Amino acid sequence: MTNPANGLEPLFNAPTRLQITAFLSGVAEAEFAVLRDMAGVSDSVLSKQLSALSDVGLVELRKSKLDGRQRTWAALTRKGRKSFAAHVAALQQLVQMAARAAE
Amino acid sequence: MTNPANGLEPLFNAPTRLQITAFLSGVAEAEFAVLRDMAGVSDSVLSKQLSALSDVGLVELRKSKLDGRQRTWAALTRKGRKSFAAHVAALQQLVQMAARAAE
DNA sequence: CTATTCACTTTCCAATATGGAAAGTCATAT
DNA sequence: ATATGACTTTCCATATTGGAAAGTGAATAG
Repeated sequence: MTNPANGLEPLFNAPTRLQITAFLSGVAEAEFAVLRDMAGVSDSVLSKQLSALSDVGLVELRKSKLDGRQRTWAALTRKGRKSFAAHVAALQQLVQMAARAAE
Repeated sequence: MTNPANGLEPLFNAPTRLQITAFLSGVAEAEFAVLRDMAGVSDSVLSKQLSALSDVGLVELRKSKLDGRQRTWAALTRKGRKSFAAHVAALQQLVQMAARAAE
């Protein structure tokens, strides 16, 4: 009921969120500004995408102070890591199914 | 000018077209009905997606007769195979970048 | 030889999605 | 008291995706 039977997580199809997630999967957590710059989007867009991921429990947002100013840090939750791994596996299956048939 | 700098082919982001393309990458060509059923979409949707891929030269459509009735066959062009390979490579890069950073 | 049927194509319409700009929030810093 | 910084929300405009329905052209059926 969650995924479209092919194992792909809908939220990970959009390139921006895929990039964000892939990046997060490689680190413990990342700063808002770092994510925004690596994804090449505006503040508002990143904010909305992170909220979307957070709303479904794939990402956890933590607010903390750095240099007296409030900063936001994002991290994949355990669920987020699992979901991303499943997504990647599904992608690989698609590709490998193809590669196998091509022999 | 073609791709969004990350190597991903925009047309391959949508799951439906990714599935169609992955499938086609594994075979010489496929029948319209086979693709429609494997992708789980309606005639109109498959027709439009194939046209979209064909419009930019990623897929070639061939009309031929089988049992007296006209059938449509789809095949990836050389450009389509290259583009798909690049897309897959870009996906793997995203994931591997992540995996490497996670060590 | 007109009527159907088959195999798509196109057109018509929602429903979403995506993105930036602008305005809004809420702590500091001045 | 005002201005900043760091996001958040709201407002829009555009684009995508998908199905239903109507349309097309070739090939039977009657």
